[in-house]
Amino acid sequence: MQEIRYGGKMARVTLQTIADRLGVSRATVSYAFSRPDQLSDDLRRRILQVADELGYAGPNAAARSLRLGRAGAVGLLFSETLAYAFADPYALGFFQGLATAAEEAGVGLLILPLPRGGTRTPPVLDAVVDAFCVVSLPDGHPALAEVLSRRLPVVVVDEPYVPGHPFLGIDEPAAGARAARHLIELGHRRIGVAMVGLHGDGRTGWADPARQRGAVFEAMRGRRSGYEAACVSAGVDWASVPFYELARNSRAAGREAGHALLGRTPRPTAILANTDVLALGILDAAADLGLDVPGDLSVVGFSDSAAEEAGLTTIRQAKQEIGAAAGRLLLEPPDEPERLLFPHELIVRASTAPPRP
Amino acid sequence: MQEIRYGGKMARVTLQTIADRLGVSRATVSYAFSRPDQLSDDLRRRILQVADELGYAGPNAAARSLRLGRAGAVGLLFSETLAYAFADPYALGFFQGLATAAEEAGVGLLILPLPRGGTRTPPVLDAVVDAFCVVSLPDGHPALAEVLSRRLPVVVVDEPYVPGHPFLGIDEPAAGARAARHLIELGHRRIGVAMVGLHGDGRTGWADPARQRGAVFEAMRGRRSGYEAACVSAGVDWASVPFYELARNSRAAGREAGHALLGRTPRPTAILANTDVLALGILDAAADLGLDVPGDLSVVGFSDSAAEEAGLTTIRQAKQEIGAAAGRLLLEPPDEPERLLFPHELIVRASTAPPRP
DNA sequence: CCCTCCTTCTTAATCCATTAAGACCTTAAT
DNA sequence: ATTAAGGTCTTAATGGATTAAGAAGGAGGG
Repeated sequence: MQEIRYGGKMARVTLQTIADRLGVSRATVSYAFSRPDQLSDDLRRRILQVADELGYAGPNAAARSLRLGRAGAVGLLFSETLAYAFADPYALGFFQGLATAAEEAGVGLLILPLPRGGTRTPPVLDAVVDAFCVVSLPDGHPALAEVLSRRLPVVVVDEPYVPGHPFLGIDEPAAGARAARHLIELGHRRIGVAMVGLHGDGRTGWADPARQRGAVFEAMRGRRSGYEAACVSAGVDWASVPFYELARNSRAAGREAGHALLGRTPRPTAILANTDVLALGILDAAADLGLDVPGDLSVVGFSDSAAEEAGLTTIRQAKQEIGAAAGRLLLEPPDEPERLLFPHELIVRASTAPPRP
Repeated sequence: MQEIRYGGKMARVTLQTIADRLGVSRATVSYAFSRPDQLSDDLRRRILQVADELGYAGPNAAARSLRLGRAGAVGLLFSETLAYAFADPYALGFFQGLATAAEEAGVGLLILPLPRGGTRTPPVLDAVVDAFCVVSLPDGHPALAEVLSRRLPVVVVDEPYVPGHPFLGIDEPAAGARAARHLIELGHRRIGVAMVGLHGDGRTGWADPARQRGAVFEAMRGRRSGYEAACVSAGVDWASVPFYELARNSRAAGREAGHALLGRTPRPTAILANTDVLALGILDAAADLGLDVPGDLSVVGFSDSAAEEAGLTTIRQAKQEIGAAAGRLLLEPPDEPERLLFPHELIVRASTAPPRP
């Protein structure tokens, strides 16, 4: 807690300073701020006036938090940089839900930077919060261990599932399968896949099944296994399904994946993308190549976060509701931690159709 | 700070608990966590092991913050609900910049709910932070007084200007005038104005000059006065300029304003909107009416936050840089508070042209 | 053997506030 | 006059940790 000094040096003003000035006890001064009814109006007025004269900054927040055992804030830990998070429609939807819940409860939302080598202090260990919300952390991320070591209520969203703590997300394998089955049912058999967020190593390019299954992000692993299961049960050989992995979730990345996938022979008649943003990039690539969507190519996105205007078929998940539910669980931790799977829904729009005969 | 109880009751574990268990002093245990070099390896190992066995949650964050006089977080106060902020492109750009600066410094960003009647605890007074960033608060908002009472470093962005504290924003009157002058220079004289964020009273509809000047948001007041100054100096009678005020910054609101303004006789040949989102709505309204933009109608937005794809002429302001600069000032408060006005720039796109003869 | 220097740990002050319970005084009722 | 009841303020315990300075013990040098 830094202090502003006006001109010369100035000892910090505390309740005691004021008490000494007036010859009353510290408790009395405290009551003047927190329990007006415990004091005579006259004394209270004098106390507040002296406080003002001395430049008292009000009861110290850290001291109150220590004494009261309450922080009035919940911590949020997100896998990506915030610059990224604030640009990702899915994350924003979730934040909206969470922030609204926090707002209604009158508690703050402390957005924490991921612990990094260079930082002077470990943000998670020093966070003055009543609970943590962990969103989309890869398997084995050290920040998760730090969070758990604090022994505060923890809610995990999307990944990774931590036994003993509430979990919120969707049934990823089922949702992935739903997306893939949609293409299968339309008659597609030459399907390509573009996925972002499998590994944290920044690789972009073709990924074989072994690498696919080794993804460190649990939710994406599940989503992919849903893709695979639906394909396999339709008789598609998964090993032959071209699978392009991206490091960044951007339209440009999607376009790159689109060019890679559409450059294959035989050309896929449909592409599964694990985010809407990626799917939009794939539509760009299709446009580059003069392909008609959905005539020559069907595309399915994920999340329904940026899909509507583009007429993209996608899986809708209740971002805001998940955020709001996370907020509620943080504020009133349940006795029995539950694994809550929210509904998802296939939204069919104009980007998918049967393949041309 | 809530505590998780596994099964039965369990006294809270503190440094002292561990110290007692091992027959060492509390200080020793503290060193085991914060200064490994002060202890023999053997004792340190034993301490950490006992800590683990007892389920110690690590040094209490509030207590550390109190003792160290450092919170490791900066508070952010924003005029709108967060659900709104997370949907507003301008706010998001600013957040990105701020969050990135915070992230690089390894400090948290505590997003505070605005104090409301119903809340149990005053969020601003209880916020454990080292500094506050206040963004776009209306004149006389009580939260600002609370922030100032904390006597921590404060940085204000956009509004309101608080003497003695750093201020970041743009030269609003100049930027407003630049936008209006663009239309004037193209030859427009029948200009309409649509503005959001003047008052906090939720009113939508025509606003006369008195109400315009009574706006409680300083930045918007300045922007508007720039509009007026440019018009007046071109000989346009401001009292006759139709001025439509909106309560919400949304595309739908813009459309409403567009219909209101374009329904006037004589119809304006150009409209100034004080946000891009509003401007997009006005384009919608023009499309509804079958008007050609920019043939029948020119539209100028503001902020360059959602303008590019739509080909909207707008004033660009460096959202992210302002956010990043705010972050730096929060982390290293300057001796002399400065009023920093960032550059703005007119970006001419396809939504403006000379009026038809 | 004595002195010095380390290493390792302890002492004790400090950070700032909250609040139950008790003390004291005044007023009102019986 | 006596007692009860309020009103107003104080006492003292409490929340959990950090760190400068001091003490005790062992190792090395002369």
